[in-house]
Amino acid sequence: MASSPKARLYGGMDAEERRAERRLKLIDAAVEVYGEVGYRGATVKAICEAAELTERYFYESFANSEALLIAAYSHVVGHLHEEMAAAAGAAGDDSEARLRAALTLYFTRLKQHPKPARVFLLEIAGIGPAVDAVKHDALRAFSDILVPPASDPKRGDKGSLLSIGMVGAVIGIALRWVSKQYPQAIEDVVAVAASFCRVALAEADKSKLRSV
Amino acid sequence: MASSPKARLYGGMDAEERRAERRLKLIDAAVEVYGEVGYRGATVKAICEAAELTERYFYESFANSEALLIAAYSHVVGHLHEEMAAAAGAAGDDSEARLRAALTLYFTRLKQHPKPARVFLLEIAGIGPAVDAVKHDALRAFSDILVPPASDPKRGDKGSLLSIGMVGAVIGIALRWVSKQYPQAIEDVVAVAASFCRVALAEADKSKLRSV
DNA sequence: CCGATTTGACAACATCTCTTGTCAGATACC
DNA sequence: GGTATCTGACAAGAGATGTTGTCAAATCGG
Repeated sequence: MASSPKARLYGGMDAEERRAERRLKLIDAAVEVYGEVGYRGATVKAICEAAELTERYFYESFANSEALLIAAYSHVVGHLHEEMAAAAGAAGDDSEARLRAALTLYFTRLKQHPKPARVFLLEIAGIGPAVDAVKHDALRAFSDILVPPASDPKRGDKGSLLSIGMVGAVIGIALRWVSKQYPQAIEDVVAVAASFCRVALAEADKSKLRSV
Repeated sequence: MASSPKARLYGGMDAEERRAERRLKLIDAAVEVYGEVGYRGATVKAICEAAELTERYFYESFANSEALLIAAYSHVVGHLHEEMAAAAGAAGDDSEARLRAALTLYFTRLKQHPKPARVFLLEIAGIGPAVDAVKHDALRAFSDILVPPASDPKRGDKGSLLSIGMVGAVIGIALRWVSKQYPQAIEDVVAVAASFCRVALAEADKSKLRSV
């Protein structure tokens, strides 16, 4: 008894592999279509055509349009956050240097991929509770990369507002920069964004000092 | 020939007055319904029922759903901004005092009216170009109230990013505060928001100094 | 009090989308 | 090569919504 492939091979692929490939094609197509007509304007049919698949395979992988949106968002943003964390890690131990590295990578990617940027910055709001929850988690991850959370448990209420404000500022800047088609140089955008992050950073340092 | 009332009176009202009243009732109803099911979930029929009017009067005053959204948004936000500007004016000439006064009024109103708050903070994004334009103008007005723009024309690109970041921070904070049902005291929220506004304020002062 | 205007209820039409189902054709295993 | 499985194209049903139109009832002016 061989290990796993219980299913017939098609195109050299397991049934599971084919399923996964179709799923990925749908996600890529969704990002593309969202970027052109927006999430609201994206029909299942249009996404399937862009993916060169039929509706049947849509419902094979996703329960509904919202599920695909969540999958696409998680896919893109998850990857971005990994890169940001890596860039921050490579920048050493200095908070300021880590911050600038992560922000630079963030805005660089935003400029390289305008369509997903527009969608996942702008249109990800007000879809529904499930989407809001995913977005909420993503924002916290984003915040934790920019300014790693102090383990200080006391940093409860006001610290979280600081994180939220910081993320709001960065995303607001990003949103405008993207929709105005990148009028400023990346270094300038990073500098302005960093100046808002420093507000949260200063407070984090303060509470760290206090706890020593 | 009397001055104006060319039309028959109904309920003691001119035809124009009746029209205006219906329009206002629709706007109020829209805010209410949006607050319960969201803009996306709000049907024309539901809004008309809430307004105790029929669909005919909807199309009498608005070309489509989006037009009503824009009207409702402008109505609510315009009034809020007037109040904020008045509060800032009453607080004197000190930038910091004006800022705190405006922010305090802002968050106070947000707490008094949770439903419109949720809608117009969260759901106003990604509807369409027309809505985006209105939102854009509103955000600039908001920013100008918090930190009055220096007449310095040089404050072009980077200054606008600062304004955007500031507004993003404040709105991000507001959004979380509202959706978590106001966990922190208003003074605390104002303090955190103000700390972000100070970033933009400091930069504005800097450029003012430079230009003297 | 009568007639004209305004109103409110509701139906009807058109359109769109989601979702499931059918069926012929293509592909891989034996 | 035959057969079972997988695939792609497409249609059709169900359901919802926007939008316009009809018609009787209510209201006001003379």
